[in-house]
Amino acid sequence: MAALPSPLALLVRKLSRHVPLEPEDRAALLALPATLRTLDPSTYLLREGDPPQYCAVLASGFAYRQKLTGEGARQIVSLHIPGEALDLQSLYLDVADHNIQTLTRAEVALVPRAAMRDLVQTRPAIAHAVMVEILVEGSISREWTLNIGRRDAQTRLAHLLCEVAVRLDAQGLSGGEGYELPMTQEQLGDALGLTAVHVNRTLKALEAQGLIVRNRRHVGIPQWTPLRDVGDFTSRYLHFGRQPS
Amino acid sequence: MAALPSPLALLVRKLSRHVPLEPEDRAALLALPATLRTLDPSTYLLREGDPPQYCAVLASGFAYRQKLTGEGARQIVSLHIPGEALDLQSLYLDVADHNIQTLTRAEVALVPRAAMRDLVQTRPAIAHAVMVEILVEGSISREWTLNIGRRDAQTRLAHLLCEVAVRLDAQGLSGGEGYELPMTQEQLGDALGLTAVHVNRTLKALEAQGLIVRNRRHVGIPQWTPLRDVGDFTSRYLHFGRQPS
DNA sequence: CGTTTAATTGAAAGCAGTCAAACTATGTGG
DNA sequence: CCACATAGTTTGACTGCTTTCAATTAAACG
Repeated sequence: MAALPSPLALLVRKLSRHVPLEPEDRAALLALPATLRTLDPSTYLLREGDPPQYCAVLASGFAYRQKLTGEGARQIVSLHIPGEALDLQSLYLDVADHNIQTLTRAEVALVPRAAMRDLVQTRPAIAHAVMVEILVEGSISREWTLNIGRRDAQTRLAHLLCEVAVRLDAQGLSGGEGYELPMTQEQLGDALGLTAVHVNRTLKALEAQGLIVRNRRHVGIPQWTPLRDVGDFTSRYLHFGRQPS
Repeated sequence: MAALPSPLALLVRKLSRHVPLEPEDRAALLALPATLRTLDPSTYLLREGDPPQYCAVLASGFAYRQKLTGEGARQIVSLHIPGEALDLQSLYLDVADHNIQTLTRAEVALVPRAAMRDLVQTRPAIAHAVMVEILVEGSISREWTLNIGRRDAQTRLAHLLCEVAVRLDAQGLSGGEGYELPMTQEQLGDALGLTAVHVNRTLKALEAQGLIVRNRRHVGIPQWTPLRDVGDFTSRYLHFGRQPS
């Protein structure tokens, strides 16, 4: 998972997928003041209760956002792949309501919150694109709620595997027959509202049915359709439909 | 649940809670072209797959947003009380990813999507306020994910009851010792990822512990602290700025 | 290599779901 | 005002998906 020339290039690509950006908009994005950092796995980028300082953009690696119950149970509330901005939601909120952590070793571009806000304020197209990005995140969050609230373990897990596959593919990061999912089974459980033990059993069940092929952390998907069906997956909620408006 | 003089007045109040609005901003909001409608319970305001036409603002009554699995199971992904805009998320997305329905008989002000977008484009303060509203909704969605994914039935239900209490209170709609929650137990289940039967048992359990007092659809909360503790509830995720009671 | 972390597997327990029936409101028509 | 219909609430008995607890195996790491 190597970084591209500019860590912000991926962001430009992602933003312009929904809203067409003029060359000036792209240039302005790429010109954002950014500090590049390489972070170890599990590094906190933001903690619940803290004021966000930066808007981090993932250049390589994975990250996730997470909340804890009073009893200490963890729920991962979103996953992030390279090219995604990690706390657009904090752009206009002064206190974080959740934690943001790297999943793997990751390269992030730290853009000062003020710089990002200025850019959004100056360039309507970018404002629009950021808004769409935030809304799509909201849509994904709703789908997760549905997934966790109303689907059984097998469907739930298959659904997540499908979502990651599609999102990686859209970012041009898919390796064809599958992908590297750098999550422990405990983390998968935390994302799905399941225990690690049950994730293990469910993964094996999916594998036994020939729906996936596992090799270390690599998830192979021999045939898309059966997995998609088992996972009750439809990509509408990802809002990939080309038109913005 | 009577409507206020202007159905948009509540929206102004809600938006200005997070971002100070100038008199001109308020006037512009109140001047939005709006069609007032009274809708029966369970009326659809938007269906998944359809292009949103209006941004509906709830003047009175309750509404919710909902998604269905392929097997037909329903998950309510958000609840809305008077004063809230029902599809800000659709403002910049062209296809709905979920359904929006009234919960009770409700009065809504239908604002054409274009008018709302124009207003947001022209008035930075309103854009800011709308953005914050959207972000807070995202935060609530994350908390719901946590609630459904990692809390047991009793905690989960108590948490929801707390959230509604606090939100109603913030909108000035609380009746002191409790409130009218016009949801069937089946709908509560759909919001919590539980079955109606189990909601019934859990409600009785909360009642048996003296945490709530039920009378029809009225939920009485004799003491806030015990219910809050059982529900593992903290209001940070609602981003009210200060601490409520 | 020894140590630590993650993945597996088995057995038992439990929370929530399912199925079914009875009961209670509310509403309608006669 | 009562008989009947409908929607929602309660309850009970039973099932079962997931969790828990524990122990073993495999992989990752310094």
